[in-house]
Amino acid sequence: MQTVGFGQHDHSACVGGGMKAAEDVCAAQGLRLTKGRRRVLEILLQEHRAMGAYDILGLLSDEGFASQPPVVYRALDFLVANGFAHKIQKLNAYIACAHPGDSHTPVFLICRGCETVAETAASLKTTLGEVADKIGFKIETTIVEAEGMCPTCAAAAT
Amino acid sequence: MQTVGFGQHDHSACVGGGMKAAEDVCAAQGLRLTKGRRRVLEILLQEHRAMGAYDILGLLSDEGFASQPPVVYRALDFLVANGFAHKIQKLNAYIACAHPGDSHTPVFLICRGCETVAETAASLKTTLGEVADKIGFKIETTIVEAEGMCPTCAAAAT
DNA sequence: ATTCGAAATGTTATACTATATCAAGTCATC
DNA sequence: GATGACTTGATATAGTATAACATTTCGAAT
Repeated sequence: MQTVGFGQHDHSACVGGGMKAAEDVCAAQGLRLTKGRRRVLEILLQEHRAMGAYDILGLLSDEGFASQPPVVYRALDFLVANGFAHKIQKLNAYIACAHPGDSHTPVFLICRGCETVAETAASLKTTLGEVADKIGFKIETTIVEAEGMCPTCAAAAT
Repeated sequence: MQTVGFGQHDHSACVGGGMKAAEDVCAAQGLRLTKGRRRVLEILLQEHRAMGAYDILGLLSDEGFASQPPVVYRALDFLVANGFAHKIQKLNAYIACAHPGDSHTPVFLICRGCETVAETAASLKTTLGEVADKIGFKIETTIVEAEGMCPTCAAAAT
């Protein structure tokens, strides 16, 4: 797995690959990659940056899609739920997944200067510091939030 | 350093200690812990849970403070900037710091069942998995976002 | 003790982000 | 072609956060 985000890469391959991966996953799992969902994913792949929901909505409505928020939020919900896109909590923004198809724990490095967001990965056995060092990213602040079940609730749910 | 959040603890000590720590830091650094800032921190320490800004604002205005959003956001900005409170991005909520005075990288474990938020800590050398295992928290999803400077912007800023 | 500048607060308005709800259409299957 | 699950259309509203500018307070230096 490779870190994506800073530096050059073959962007057309990146877009094509992302769409192909999503199509394959949907075909395999019986998910419907409908027109709106497909278009939102294309936009995120093409722009290759974290975009606000209303930025995307603006592009959609320019193209003749309806211009109500649910249009874009529904598509984003689908893409995020199925791992084709991620939400960047820090920015209230969305970005195409750089490793579609993989099951992974995404780690985002957000540059305060250019606002580029790099997606990389840390397993539970890899530290964030190692990941950042490897690509020369200088971390200033970090957000780490894990959602799950506490011991009490896990016991109660049995 | 101890994990705080799940299980019993001496809560009055926890409130008093939090206020004391904030007072000490402010005295040492010439920061002004004004009435509103102090009261917001007290509320967060007393409630001991992640609270929305408007929840806090409601309590403040019941007590005679002004009831405009900037009142609470300014206080929260101060508390967060100085490490007395943290924002839980996942919940758009704020919580008192459980380790005031320490310089630390907070790691939050958010229970999906009871919505309790535990603050613990992982150094850059400690993995999230180790932290969770230690207290029996079952992680389902994680958010890891680091903000800083990418190699390009760091070079340009020189 | 006065003045002066920086910091904090008061106040109004508005921007930005996201969801609830219910009606109508689409699609695959029986 | 009826059924049921899923998706979309459309309206309204909820929830989160900041901009901008006037006013006050505070502390330090005269």
